[in-house]
Amino acid sequence: MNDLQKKSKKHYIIETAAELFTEKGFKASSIRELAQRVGLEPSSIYSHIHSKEELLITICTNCASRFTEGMQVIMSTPKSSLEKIEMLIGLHVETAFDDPAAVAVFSEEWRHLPEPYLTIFKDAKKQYEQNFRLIIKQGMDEASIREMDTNVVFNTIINAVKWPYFSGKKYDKKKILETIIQMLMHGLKK
Amino acid sequence: MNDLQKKSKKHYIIETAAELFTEKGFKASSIRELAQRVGLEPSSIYSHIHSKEELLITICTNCASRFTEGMQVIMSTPKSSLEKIEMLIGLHVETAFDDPAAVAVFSEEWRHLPEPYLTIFKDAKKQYEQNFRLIIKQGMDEASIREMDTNVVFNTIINAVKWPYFSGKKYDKKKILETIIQMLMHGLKK
DNA sequence: TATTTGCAAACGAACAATCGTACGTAACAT
DNA sequence: ATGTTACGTACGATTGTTCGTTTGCAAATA
Repeated sequence: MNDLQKKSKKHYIIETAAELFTEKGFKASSIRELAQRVGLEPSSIYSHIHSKEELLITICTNCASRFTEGMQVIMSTPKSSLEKIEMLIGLHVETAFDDPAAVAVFSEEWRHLPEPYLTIFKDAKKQYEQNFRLIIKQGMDEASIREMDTNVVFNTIINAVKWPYFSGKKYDKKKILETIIQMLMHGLKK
Repeated sequence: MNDLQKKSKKHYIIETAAELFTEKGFKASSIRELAQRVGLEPSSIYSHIHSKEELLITICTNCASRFTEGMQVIMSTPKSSLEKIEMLIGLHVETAFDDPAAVAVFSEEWRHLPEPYLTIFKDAKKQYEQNFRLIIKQGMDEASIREMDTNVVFNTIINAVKWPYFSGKKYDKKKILETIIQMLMHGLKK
């Protein structure tokens, strides 16, 4: 088995783990069931990974990087706050569509991360949220965004944008993105 | 110990369980830790409950009833679809504020319900969602709601309204409710 | 080409820890 | 005195993981 195949087998285990963790949650997912899904005996899994927690760390860290990097790009782009928020919504929707299982685990299971990864994760999350709120605040200062409680606006957006990962990808990404943006920008009322 | 106190002790155990399940998740919460939090030995818990799963069933069922009943009231009220949606948003925000731990468990841990409760829960959930979507659809037919994909609108609202339970109750319920409604009705754009 | 070497991958078995929970008994309240 | 509440102990099941060994395949040697 050459390097490429070796790499892709570990990757396959991680992918399968993400799906399993999504279905049952991290704590309710056993190495034995993971092994069964990838077609190995439980002990053989450990020829590829060091621990069950390593799987969670890998999944969460990869996903976190994606969001953090996306935020950096968006922050340093010379656009209006409103356009930046649209880009952020796009970042969330696209990430959720590309790898729904990973985003689901990242969103729901991060609390099971072992230290020091848990602390690192929480710090990154806090940083991300602060950046997000800053953009919202700037939009209000520019008077392009209605004056509302920043925190409520932030939480509403971040959760409104959170669902595509558990609704199956039976929908069209572009259409969903457009609708969510329309919804959040102009609201329900005609 | 009289009937009232007896009842309130079981209730206290359930409340504590809801908090514990919220913090760690159902699977990662042990009876031993629950016992410690309520000031009992592990085995003593079983003088009040039949099983760990019973706690989850109780929490989820109570919460589900509250939403189902709220939906019934709102559906049979002679108001516009837009007003009904505002009432639904109110139902979610108020429930989340009144008992954040229970709502958190209800929202995140229901998949660990044992059968037949799991099936019953999923059916009730589906029914609730269908009713919600119907109200949205009616609003579009009445032309008071912008024509958009019903499912996207539904998911956006239901998740936008889901967060107050994990943000601590450090905020003013009324103010949050008003802001969320403003946000969802009129959007970000000024 | 034929044979040996070496290493990663897979395995079966078992261990220690933790889990939910049952059981028999003691303390307590009415 | 009777029934409820609390307890200590322990059992059986499941968990993540380790260990020593075997298998399979590729590179090196003959």
